[in-house]
Amino acid sequence: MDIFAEFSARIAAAVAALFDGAEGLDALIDRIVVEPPRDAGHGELSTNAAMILAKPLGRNPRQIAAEIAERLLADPDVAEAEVAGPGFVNLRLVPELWLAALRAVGTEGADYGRSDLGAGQKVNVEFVSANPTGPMHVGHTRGAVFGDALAALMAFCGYDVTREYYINDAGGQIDVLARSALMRYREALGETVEIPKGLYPGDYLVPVGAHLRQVFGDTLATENESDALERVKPLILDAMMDLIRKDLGKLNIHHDVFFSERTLHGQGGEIDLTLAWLRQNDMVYEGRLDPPKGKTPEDWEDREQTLFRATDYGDDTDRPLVKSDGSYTYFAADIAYHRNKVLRGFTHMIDVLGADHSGYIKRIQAATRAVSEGTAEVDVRICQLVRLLKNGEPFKMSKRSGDLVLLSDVVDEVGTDATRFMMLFRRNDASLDFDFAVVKEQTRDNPVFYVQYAHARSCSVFRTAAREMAGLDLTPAGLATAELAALTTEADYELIRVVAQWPRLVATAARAHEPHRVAFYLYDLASAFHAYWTRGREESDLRFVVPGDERLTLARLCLVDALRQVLRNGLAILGVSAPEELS
RNA sequence: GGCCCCGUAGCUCAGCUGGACAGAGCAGUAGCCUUCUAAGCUAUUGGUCGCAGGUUCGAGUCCUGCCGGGGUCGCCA
Repeated sequence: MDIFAEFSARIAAAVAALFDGAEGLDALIDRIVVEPPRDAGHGELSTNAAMILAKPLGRNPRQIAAEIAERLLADPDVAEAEVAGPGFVNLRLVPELWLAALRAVGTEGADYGRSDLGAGQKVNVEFVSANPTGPMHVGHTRGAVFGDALAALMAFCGYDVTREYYINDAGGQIDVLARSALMRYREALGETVEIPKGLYPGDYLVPVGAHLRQVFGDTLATENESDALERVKPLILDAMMDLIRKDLGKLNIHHDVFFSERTLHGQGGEIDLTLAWLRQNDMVYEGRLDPPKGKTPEDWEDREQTLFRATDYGDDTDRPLVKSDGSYTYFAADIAYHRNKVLRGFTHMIDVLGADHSGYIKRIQAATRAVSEGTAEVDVRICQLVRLLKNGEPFKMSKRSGDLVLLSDVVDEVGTDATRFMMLFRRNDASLDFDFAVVKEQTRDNPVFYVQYAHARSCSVFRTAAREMAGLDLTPAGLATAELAALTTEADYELIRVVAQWPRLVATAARAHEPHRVAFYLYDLASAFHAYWTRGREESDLRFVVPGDERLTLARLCLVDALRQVLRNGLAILGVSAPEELS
């Protein structure tokens, strides 16, 4: 049950009835917002309907507001409706309605907050897509967590979500990887080797070398290099993807589809087909490109090349599809890849990329528009950099792989929950400080702990109730019999109202593709609960467990249970556990 | 030089697809443990929302131009 959605509909109906026949009324109604006011003095729900209507109707907003308020007052669920400020209508609802919302949390359980916002539409969330040249490092972590949480958020809101990983296994760095692995192979044969500069020195390739020896014996050593490379590549790529999947597994991230870029290449492959299609639709031409303004690359060579008409679809310049050596650019493959997604039926796509790819956004959006003939859109979410700190000082960890801090090092150090939550406790488009010291603290400074503690504490209340009031039936069936009317204090209602905002909040977060909103909401919810809890220390009538008053206790436990349920549902979206007690 | 992101309290950041006097944590100050986990809570100090214009009944939020920080700029992926 979503009180805000419910009243959004009732207000829309009231407005439609009052101003029936007004020009463009439906569009105006779409712009009406029903929200919880920032200031509690402004009621429990607030709407700007009158201000939206004032100008088009050519009328005084406060007058319109008065008419809307009057009509809403006729609704038996509305206790108060008053006009305020420039023309807001502020509502208070009858307590029964809030209690009904509270009751609904108990019955909806893990589904509380779920919606059909997405109406089952297919959404493809492409994230991580790290080059398969070694284990994942911290730079990949944020995008990985963000993409996974966003996918969960969309799924919760009724989208049919596919989590997808685009394996960049076709570029030159794969040759470098394969040559690096062959060095380890020779090492496994007993040779003493020194990894030349420019190859990957990481010792994660040592077991790959040993594996190659197992599979191929010493036959690769005598073969010419390019033949050997082609033979070993599939094995090496499998090994790298296993590494990556293992790293992702540490964060509880599992993709539905791993899409190999290699499969797009080759004669008659999808890139060829896509290019042919683009040509057929006059989206490609042979032409020259101006060098970037103000900064001409030293090796700039003015040449005629194959260009995609990206400017026709919102990009700043047309984009090359073929390199000077005749092979396809990365972008050409990516067009084919996004066309592939369109052909698979995705009209909504989300690409999660690192900060260094922000210049790529317009290009990929242009390509998607072109290739889908305007029927599909891609939203590109950029994750900014993560700065690793310890006690506020820049921090470098022991490194097993070049200069990079590994994802697995971070997770081993602070745990999956802390890693995930911290990565989400920040807008994705702003850079993020990740302080190892703070994340391991069990204090209010650490939001991960703070929210998990609220959940543990809510469970603790139930343990206490079971101990002190053995006669109470604390099962869901027992809680369902509670007389919620026993809840009468403002403190109770403050908590109920926060819990009741969850469906609206989660829908808003999904629409905006912003999972961090869930994290911040959970922090606020935890804060409201901790505040209530502590008040009970001083005011015994504000305790959750009130020995001698079973009626009140059971009602309060419903409230705690609802709050606990929202914490669970929210944490589940973030992929963070909800422990019953803290060690 | 072009494009993208950021600029909100001393510090770290929210601000719900423009709304009512701009919020939280930390730091500072003053308090709260015989009582459901004080691993917490309460009160309080503190802001020209980078600057200047514009659109609007209404701008931290949208537009334009500057200033400052970061990223990126055919043949890397």
